[in-house]
Amino acid sequence: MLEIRTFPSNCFRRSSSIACDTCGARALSVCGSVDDTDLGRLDAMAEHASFAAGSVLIREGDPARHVFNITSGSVRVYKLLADGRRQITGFLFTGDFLGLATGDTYVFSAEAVEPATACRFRKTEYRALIRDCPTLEATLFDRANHELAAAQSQMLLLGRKTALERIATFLLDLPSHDPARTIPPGHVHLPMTRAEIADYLGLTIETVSRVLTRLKTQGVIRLVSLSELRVEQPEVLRALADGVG
Amino acid sequence: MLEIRTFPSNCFRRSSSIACDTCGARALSVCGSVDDTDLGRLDAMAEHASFAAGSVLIREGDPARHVFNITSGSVRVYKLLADGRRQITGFLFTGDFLGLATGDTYVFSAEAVEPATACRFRKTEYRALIRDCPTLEATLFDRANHELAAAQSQMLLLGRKTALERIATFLLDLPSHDPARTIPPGHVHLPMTRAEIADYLGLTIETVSRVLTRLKTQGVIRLVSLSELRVEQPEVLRALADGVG
DNA sequence: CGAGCAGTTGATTTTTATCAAGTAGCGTGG
DNA sequence: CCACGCTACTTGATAAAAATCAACTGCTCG
Repeated sequence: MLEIRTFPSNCFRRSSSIACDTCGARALSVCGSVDDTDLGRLDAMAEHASFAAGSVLIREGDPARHVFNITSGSVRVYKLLADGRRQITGFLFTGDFLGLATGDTYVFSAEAVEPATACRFRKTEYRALIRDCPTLEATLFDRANHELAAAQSQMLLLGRKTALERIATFLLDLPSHDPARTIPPGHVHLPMTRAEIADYLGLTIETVSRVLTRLKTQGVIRLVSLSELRVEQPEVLRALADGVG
Repeated sequence: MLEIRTFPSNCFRRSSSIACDTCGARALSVCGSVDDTDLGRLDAMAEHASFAAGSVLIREGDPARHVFNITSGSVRVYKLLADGRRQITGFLFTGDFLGLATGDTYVFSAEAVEPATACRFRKTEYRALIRDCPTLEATLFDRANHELAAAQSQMLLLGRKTALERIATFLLDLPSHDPARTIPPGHVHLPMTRAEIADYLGLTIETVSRVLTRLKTQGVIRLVSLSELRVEQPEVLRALADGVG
């Protein structure tokens, strides 16, 4: 049983999905044009797992035996220092792959932000399929390069932007992670806590809170609830994000 | 004429190279086991260019028409903010590829740090070859994932490490970028200026200078010259880098 | 109803940036 | 060969940004 979800052609997160015969959940969600037969083969060798909010998919330092494909929910990827300082390096959503990096052990951790489901493959099997299926490899390669570009932008943010510029950038980037584009423009949903935002932007929760308050006071944004906000002056926010403020 | 350079098997930068018939310079330098025939085909469609120190290979915002392969020297990749703040996202060396990210325009700039040579391909031709040569694509994909892991480590550094921890990490990581491993252990060569180190680590030149002085005073390192230093206490430096200091 | 957690706000400290003088190395030209 | 000037680097004083410490608010869920 095949389900193809179609998004606007300019949308990177366009994906083909197939539903799992055993559990019923969507089993695979791959960006780009991947052959249905290949998707099926990949799906056949996958384990399908559900993760409660906060549960661990990958622990840094563990033997890297599996590759994951997120089929629903969202996942945070992060690294820790010995004393507990955390840097969240990214959030993953439906369709994203996890654990592709080569090496014996994982070099990052990953946890479900909200309840999530994922397919899990043995790395050896995954490698065999990758070799047989050039389309899939091309798609994944393409995506890795996208992620690399995103990582560079994040390095610019972490290394050179002020707290205000970081928050502004974050608020503008967030909606683009919404896979279904269901949220009306100008409306931003914050599925993560202040602590997660802080650990993603290299700030403290207090600074995040203060900057949001400042933006609210200046009328640039309006806080509908703790996790919902509306951008009232997008052009001002854009200027702030680019350091032109 | 084929030249294979062999490095220890645990070395990621192991590469196959072929020399250019016309200019004599090494034309292609690719990590991993890539078929010689494929290398030859790739080389045949390349332009071979030399770059003086400081000259621009890629300017952010320009149409992304080419892919580069560095064949000698070193290159800095960076992003700028409107007011001139710069974040260097990485240094590239012999064998590294540049400009693989999809999209109409380059999303970063690249300049030669020291005199460098590179092969340049039209993206369209490059894409065609990539499709024909699975080994090359696998190699590039593998490397992209390595870079992604490196980018995550750099995000941890930029977002959560102190100035001292950043410098310590930098000094420990630098030798691994030496493709030929010619430098004796404990000896670190700094081919870049303090300004470049600062822009790579998200600091100012003054802070870089002060931290180096501090490490020198404490006897952890010894400055042989401005661009040469010796690590006297590697285990102390490692502890500092990991935030265990 | 109240405990507990997430978030906000305020006071203070710390870190690093900024501003401002130097000093050292190095290539050029007298 | 040495003086000059340039640039990179270092060092010091001060300022700014964000972290830390601390108190308080408000919400959610037993």
